[in-house]
Parts: sequence; structure tokens; C-alpha cells
Amino acid sequence: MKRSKVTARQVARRAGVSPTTVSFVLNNIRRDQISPATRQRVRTAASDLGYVPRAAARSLVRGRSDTLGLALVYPHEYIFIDPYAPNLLTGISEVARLHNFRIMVEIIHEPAEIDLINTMLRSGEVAGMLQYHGAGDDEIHACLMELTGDGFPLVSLETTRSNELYSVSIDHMAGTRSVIEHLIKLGHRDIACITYDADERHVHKRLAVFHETLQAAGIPRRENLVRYGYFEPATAVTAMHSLLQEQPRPSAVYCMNDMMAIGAMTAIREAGLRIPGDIAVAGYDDVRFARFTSPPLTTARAPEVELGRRGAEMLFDLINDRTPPEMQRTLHSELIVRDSCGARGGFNGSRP
Amino acid sequence: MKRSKVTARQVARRAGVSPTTVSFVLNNIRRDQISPATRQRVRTAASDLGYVPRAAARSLVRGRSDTLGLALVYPHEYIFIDPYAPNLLTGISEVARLHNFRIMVEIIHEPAEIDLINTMLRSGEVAGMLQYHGAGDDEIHACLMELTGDGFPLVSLETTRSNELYSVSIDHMAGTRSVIEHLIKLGHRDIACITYDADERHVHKRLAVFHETLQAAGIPRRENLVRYGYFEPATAVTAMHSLLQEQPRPSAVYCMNDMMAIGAMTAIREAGLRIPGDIAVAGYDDVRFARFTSPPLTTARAPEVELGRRGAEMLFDLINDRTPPEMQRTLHSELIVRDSCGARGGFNGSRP
DNA sequence: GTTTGCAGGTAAAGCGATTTACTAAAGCGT
DNA sequence: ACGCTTTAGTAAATCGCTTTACCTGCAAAC
Repeated sequence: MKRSKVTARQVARRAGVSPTTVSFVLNNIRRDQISPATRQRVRTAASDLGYVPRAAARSLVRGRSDTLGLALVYPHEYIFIDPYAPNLLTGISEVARLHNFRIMVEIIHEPAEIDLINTMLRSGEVAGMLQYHGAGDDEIHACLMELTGDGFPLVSLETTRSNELYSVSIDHMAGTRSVIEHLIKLGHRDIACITYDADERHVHKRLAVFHETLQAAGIPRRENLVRYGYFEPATAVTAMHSLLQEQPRPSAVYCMNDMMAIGAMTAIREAGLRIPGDIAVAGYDDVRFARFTSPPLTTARAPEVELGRRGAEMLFDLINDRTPPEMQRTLHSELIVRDSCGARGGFNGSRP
Repeated sequence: MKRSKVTARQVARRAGVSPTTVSFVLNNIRRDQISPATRQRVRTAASDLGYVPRAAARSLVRGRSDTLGLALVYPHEYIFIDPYAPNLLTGISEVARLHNFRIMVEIIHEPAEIDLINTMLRSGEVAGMLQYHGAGDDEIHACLMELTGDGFPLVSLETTRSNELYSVSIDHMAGTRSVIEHLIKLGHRDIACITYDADERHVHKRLAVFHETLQAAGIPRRENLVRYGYFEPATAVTAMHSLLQEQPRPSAVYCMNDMMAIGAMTAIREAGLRIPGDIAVAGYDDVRFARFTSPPLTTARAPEVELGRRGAEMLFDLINDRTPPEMQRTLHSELIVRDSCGARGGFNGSRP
């Protein structure tokens, strides 16, 4: 059990200098005050010994750690289902790497665990935090507000209360509008919607936009064409079966995420109906396999990687005491037209 | 910019005791040597001030951090595609929470970046590491061996060289056999395979098992029924189109992961053929949406969450200087029969 | 009445870096 | 030869906690 512990002192001894010099050389500081020969000696000694500075000692004396935190806040099962986390992480990781920062990930299952965010920041484990989801919850929101007020760098991703916190969000409202307008343009009037209960990813506002967009096109509001699911496709199977009972039967359905869209497609197929011949299906997010459903899914692409990237950039502004260009940043979704709404003409629907 | 810095000394002053006592009380050490009244005073003072011990100071003096590392080693685009990372993270997180540990995640894109693992361990940023993929690479493997030799706690997940490192892996070979035997039982003899190039998740051995299983059933080997893709469904679309040109045309295809299976299904549909009527499709992994493909995908479920859990448990054994029950642990996949191979009788295949 | 024991603490020495303030020696102009 | 600047470093303080070894005062024991 060696677990070698090479310290700066040992490197210094081997190079015949003081620990001070070792620190100067390895941190490239005071470069002009150390002779090239000495620098080379130190470098050689360090690499011979396989010296790596103890992170704890460094961050203790510097008063800051080189780590940022990512808190994924949601109910327990969600993490299994969520196809966004890897995308988010990719974007964050990309930016963190540029700053030589590490990423600490915590999954928060229930409001009580929110204290982790508090602890991570106040313990100095992380220099700042990104928080995804959950800021709609009062308890969580209060905690985040307090931390921000105390000057801790904190950026919320996709919060529904963006005006009080630093945040980056995707404009799912505009995205929703573009999908609904697409359906209207294709001639649909009986458009159903499968949304979800928890106010995540702005679904409450998106539902309002759904109704508004129909209204703007002169289509009467039909409350009975709204159902609730979650990120689990099975919830949408149930919802869709129920929607198929409504009279007149909807000719299109908009699902607030792609996971539910594939659930809806399954239900429609089970009912012996064709997509998009009998019913058009639109999703939201453009997850990886959306191109490969049968038929390929029309959806709106939510820029999750970019969300992570922008969030991390804003966080680094805060960490480095720079004022971010704006307190809230908004990204945009892009309508991706495939075959599930029949827009591409040639396609005729699938038979179970 | 407050960034409040409450130290143990301040808590001590407020409670009228020494920092020593504060440490004893808050760490629940020497409980019998501190009077209940004092303990209460310290606790109150700490919570009044919102005291959180500085993690760096603690880990410096203790000589160990309460963080474990997860290195996701793979080429750049992979992370976008991989549906496993969240599952893995869920399992690891669950165990880490029990030990009051944090998780640091690093994405490693190329062999050169492997030095990160080295740095994270030797800098003491993490008390131990889990490494996913990539141990097949010589350079990476050498690095991991050296670290293990130096006594650093290190567990590889899904390594293809498991006999030299602490590791937890899934027996994809047995999983593969169960899928192929299922196809054979259904009467298939012209069975194609879409595998991948990189030796990840044991695909080389799995391809050998594929051939062996056919041979054991007396089916002659047909090299021309093997194609290569990756985790991206589009690669399997191409592969499948090409397989459809072979004579006699394969009556079934086994894809080494579900992402490729949906790609293959798309290609088959595009060719105007029915699944499973004309061609049976089997996948591997049982990702979230496998139940919801059209038709629902027959596959083998790889226990990714459990992989994370077991890996973390083994890692904690090493961190706490306990010898793990075994140096290599193996988990098993489970055959999940749905409709895409026609096993469930009633189903008749899908028409594009 | 001294000793012993114990309850209930505290002082001080680290942990291993960074960083500020200082210095020894060499160079240089006059 | 003298002072002044520059070069090339170093000593020591510090970050905030943990932990070992020690201390003090009081009660019980002999």
C-alpha cells in the first residue's frame, strides 16, 4: 500500500532549491526571476518523482477550489429516464476543461437533500454551482436565493423563476409555438396535447402557449384534449389511449417530450391507426433516436449541449468576479420536420 | 460579495470553547468527554452562524478526500450517444451517498487525457476512481496498472482485460448466447450480426460467441453476414442496407446494442420489409425506449445501474483497505423477449 | 491530607501547498 | 572601492481544520 506521497519539499531537495522555487517554477510565476537552468532542474526533479501537488493544500491556501458543481434536482426515477444529463454534462465538461476545472455531480432526489448545494458551496468543495431543474420548488428556490445573495456563484439551468437568479434557459414557449403552428399549417384543427404535471421545463407556460396558438388561429379551445404524463413513455401510452376515445377524435397530438411521443405512437399503433395518416404525432427535444422512430418523429430540437456550455460560461464569469453579459440567457429550439406529421408528402403512415 | 467565511474558531468563540471542542462535537468524537450542555452550545453556535467546515482543510489534515472519481473514457462523440452514463451514475451515486462521498466526473476523449486519472488520484482530489471503458487501450491500461500497483483504489468497469485490474463487468458473452439461442429456437438459420469496431463492451469476444453458438447448432459460418457500426443508429442503417443485399437474405439480425437495432429496423422498413415477418431484429442492452419501438424490441437487459453500484462498493472496499470479496465481479444480462423476433405469436410484423 | 482518577476540556503541532517580504551575491557605473 | 540595481533566489507566515498530548480542578479513596 504505497500510495506514494511526493511533496514539494522532496522535489525541492532533489533539485537543490527551496519549496518556494518549486512552486514558482511549476506555476509559471515569477518566470524572470528563476534561471532557465534552475527551472529545468526543478521540472526534471518533479517529473522524476512523479510529483502532483496536493489539491487540498492548494485550495486551502488559495481559498478557492478548482471544481464546479452540477446539481441534478429531480425525483428519484427521473434520472433513469432523462436523456438530457449526458448532453448537459458534455457542454459543461467542454467549458470546464478550458478553465482546468473539475466537475462534481450530485443527484438530488428530494427537497430535503437540497442542503447539499448549500454544503458544497459553503465548504468550498466547489467554486460555483450549476443547478438543473427544481428551482420551482419554494424551499429550493429560497436556498438558491440566499446563496446568490451571499455572493456564491450559482447558475440555474431551466429554472421557471428565472428573473431572480442567474440562469440559462431554453425558450420552450417559442419552440412549442413553432410545433403547433406547423400542425395548424398542415390543416389540423383537433390537436391534442400530452404534457406533464410537475412544472419542469416550463410545461405550464408551454401549455398556455399551446392554447394561445390555437386560439390565434381561430380554433376553439377543447380542454378535453389535454392529458398528463411524464418522462416515461408508458405514461403517454395510457394518455393516448384515453385521448383516442374523445369525439371528434384528435387528428394530431403534441407531446411535450420525445419520450412521451414514442409512447403515444405505440398507443396509436396498438389502436390500429396509422401515423400520420390517421393521427399526426409531434414531439419535443429531438433526442437521439427521434430520427429512427417509425415514422421518423417531427419534433423541436432543444439545444441541451449548448445549455450546459452557456451555463458553465456564465458560471465562470461569476466565479471570476466578472458580471455576466446578462442575468438571464435564453436559447432557442429549432423545429425539425420529419415524417410523423405527414409534412413530407411521400410518406403514408405506418400500419401496426 | 460576502461569500461568508465562518471558521471553527468563530464557532468556538461564540460557544465559549476552543476549536478543539468544536471539532470533537461536530465530528461526534470523544463524545463522553464533552458535557451535553457544551455539546448543545457548540451545535447551536454552529447552526446560528451557518458553519460548514472547509473541505480542503479537512482533507489536507486527514490525508484523504471524501470524493470518488468516475472517468468516462471514450471518443468524443460517444458521450452524446451513450445511454448508459446516467444509469451508471445512478448506481454509483446511490452507494456514494451512503458513505457521504461526492462524485467527480471526467470525460476522457483521447488517450493523452488519461493523465487526468493519474492526476486526480495522486493530487488527492479523489480517494479512488472508477473507470469506464478504454482499458483495452495499451497506454491507458499501463497507466491503470501502475496506479493499482502504487496502491491507489481503482476499479475498472467493463474492461476487456479484467484479470489484471479490480473490475466489475457484465457477462455480455452469456447475454449474446441467450439472444442467439433464442433466434435459433425460433427457427432462424441465416442470422446476421451488426457489431462494432472498437473493442468496447467485449464485442470482440461477443462476436466469437455469436459464431460459436451458431456452430454449436450446426449452422455453417457465413462471414458475409457480419457488419460493423457503432453507437449511432445511422451506422446500422447503412450496415443493414448492405446486409439486405446478401443471398440468401438473412432472416434475422442481432445488433450489439439497441441504438443500432433501431437503425437496423429503420433500414428494414425503408426496404419495404416487415419485422419480424420478413426479418427478425434483436438488440442488446434494453435501453429505456426498447419497449416502445415498432414492434417492441427483443433484447437482453444489461444491468447498468447495478454495474455502477457494485463498482462503487468494490471501490469503497479498496478505499477502506478492505480486500474485496473477489478481484473481478461479473453481472449478468437477462433475455427480454418482446415482438421484434416474432416470439409472441400474435404479432405479425410492421409495414412501413 | 495527600494521592489518584476522572470528567471536561485546551494548546499546539501538523497537513502541504502558496505568497509576501526579504536577502545574498553579482554586475555596473563612476 | 563604493553604492546602487538587478538577479536569483529563500524564510516564514498562512490557509482552517484534526488530533495528540497535555492540563486543570474536583471528588473519591486511602
